[in-house]
Amino acid sequence: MNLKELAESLNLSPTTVSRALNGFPEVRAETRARVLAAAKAAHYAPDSRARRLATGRTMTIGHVIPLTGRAEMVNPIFADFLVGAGEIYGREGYDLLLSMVPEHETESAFRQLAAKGAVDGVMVQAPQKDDARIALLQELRLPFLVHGRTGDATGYSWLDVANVRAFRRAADLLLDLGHRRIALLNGQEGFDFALRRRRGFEEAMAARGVPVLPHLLASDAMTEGFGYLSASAMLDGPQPPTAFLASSVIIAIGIRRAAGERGLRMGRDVSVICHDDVLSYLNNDIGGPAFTATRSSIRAAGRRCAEILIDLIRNPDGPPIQELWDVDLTLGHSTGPCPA
Amino acid sequence: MNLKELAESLNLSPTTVSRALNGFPEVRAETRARVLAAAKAAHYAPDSRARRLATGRTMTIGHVIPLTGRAEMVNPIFADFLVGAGEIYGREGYDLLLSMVPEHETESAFRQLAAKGAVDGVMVQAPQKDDARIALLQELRLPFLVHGRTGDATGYSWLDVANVRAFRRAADLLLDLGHRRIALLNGQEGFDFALRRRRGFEEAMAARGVPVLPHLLASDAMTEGFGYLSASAMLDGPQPPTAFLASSVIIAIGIRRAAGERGLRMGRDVSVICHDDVLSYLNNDIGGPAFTATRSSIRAAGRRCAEILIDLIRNPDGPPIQELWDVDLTLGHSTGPCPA
DNA sequence: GGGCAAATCCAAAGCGCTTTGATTGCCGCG
DNA sequence: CGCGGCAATCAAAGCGCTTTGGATTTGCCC
Repeated sequence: MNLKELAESLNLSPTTVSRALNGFPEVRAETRARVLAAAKAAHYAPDSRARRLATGRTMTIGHVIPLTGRAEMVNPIFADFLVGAGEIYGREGYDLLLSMVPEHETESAFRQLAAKGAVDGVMVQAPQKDDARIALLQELRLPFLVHGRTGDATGYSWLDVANVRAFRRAADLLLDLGHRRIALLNGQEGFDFALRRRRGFEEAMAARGVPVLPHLLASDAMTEGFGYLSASAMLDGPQPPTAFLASSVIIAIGIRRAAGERGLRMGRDVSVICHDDVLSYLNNDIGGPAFTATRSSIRAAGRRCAEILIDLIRNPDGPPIQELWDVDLTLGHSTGPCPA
Repeated sequence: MNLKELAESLNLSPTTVSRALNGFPEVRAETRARVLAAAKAAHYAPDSRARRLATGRTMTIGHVIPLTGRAEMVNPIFADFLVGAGEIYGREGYDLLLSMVPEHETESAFRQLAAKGAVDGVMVQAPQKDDARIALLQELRLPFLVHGRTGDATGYSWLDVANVRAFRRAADLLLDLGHRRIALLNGQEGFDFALRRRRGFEEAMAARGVPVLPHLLASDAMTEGFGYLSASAMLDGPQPPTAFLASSVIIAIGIRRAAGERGLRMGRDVSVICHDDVLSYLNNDIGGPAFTATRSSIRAAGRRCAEILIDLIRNPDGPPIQELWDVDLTLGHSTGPCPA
């Protein structure tokens, strides 16, 4: 069933039927009702291919996920973000086009999307230091929103959480509890968010004149295995940490495993604070907040990012939209005073 | 830059340029080379909207993710699956259209996709008992592949892992180790895979004449919190289990937390076997296989599912393709003989 | 009852590509 | 020299929708 057939069955022109369906005012209410009823009965939906060609719009938003050799890194984060964004897209009538490309092909992937006219806008996640995607997208004149930020953070739209402040507060708490040998298990420091978290940590330590010990710094893809291996090595080495600051709940779970194997109780023998993205399947609140955590829902961020991006698409000549979210610090069972 | 302009700049007709770009034989090699060079230089890519309308194909595959009230459940699984499938889609020139819809709107979502001509085929995940989607998609004549299976599993294409056998073997191992009070922490039993896993467990128990204890059965979304709460309650209750069988590593992590809090060592005081989807960020092999596990990579499944679905799209009149994957059982540190 | 504006509806022209069905040029052969 | 046949190219017709620019009808006022 296409528009023409539907129109014929109603003894109307395609023009009128189209206008009726799309809510234009110059069609009689009674006619519109007839059209809508017939369309519904026939399960009619305008062919998206034709509509896109005619309007120039695609009602589609692209997410380009770079697959690194160890693609893994993105996973735990991007899924929840995607769900959040997807909720809004669906509500607003947008489709989500997901593109997984080898990392070195991201540039050409964006170029293709733009040249093919496949999307109305794109979401950029996990920006790196001086991320090349931003300049590229500006050149391509494709509306985009960055989740996170980088460089001087001006001239484009972004939404970010206050990573520096969050990690400074977390470190402060550990210092207040008397900890001095504090380990940082960070995400890959090629990413802007990880750099900022490290900065927050270092600022807090410097403010108290507590040295940052190089052997207690680690940075890698945020997996459980990374948390386990790093924590194990540190706990077994000389000058073991009495506290950990971790960039993800997943890392913290690895730390918990390492501690558990060594008979160390969390919150008593060793303290842990992590950043909690409020991943739905790792709810930190069940059984009381297991980890003391800086907390900011990645899913909520996905929702808000989608809203902003859609605004940018609808209003392409507006000024950049920038939002900085503060981060909660929740006390859990994983922190306690530094053991003597 | 569009096809017409490109053709003019080359003093060729759009027809010839189109054929040159699309690899048709009736164009001189030299001409083709000229065309390709010019297209590359101009970053030309055919407008996907126009191409879709002209060809009728969309080169897009749809994944419809139902958002349950507690949407969470899908997350940990679907992300890795998506990455696997996405790799293949990209390689084969397909786009991935992701639709998150409230659960009760899945039917209309599929209808829309079909009516709008938005996709060439769809992937169906996590089928439920007598899943309505299968009949619907057959009615809509939309090529589809089911990851998992349901009903009599005939008449449509699917790829599944041998869930019954996997859980029977896992339970057998626990029984061989002398365990009798074995708990099953399963996924939601509305899903076919969970039903099969339960069946495997029950078959193994029945074969040895060991009773399945109702208070040691639990079933819910596969979150860490579910594992923690169920395990905690069971361990604190009368007739506590000496072993757990869990449907997911994530559940097992919750069990580990519960055991750890009670001073129980895994593999000594309490045994755990889980199903490991080989989630990239929860690699079970790091630091030696932490959990004894039935193992089957969900990402590899995603890859293979994508390949099969693309086959189905290219060859719509072929017979159904069905693949049953066997599951490895890996010994880890989490199992040991039943304590006296 | 004529005239004008508003209310409805419609014919036809794109959107940028693919594809069908010529057309042109060139060669070899009788 | 003319014609069949092949290689290479092209003109034009869609694909199914939206949208521009009328055309027609209706309603109202004087």
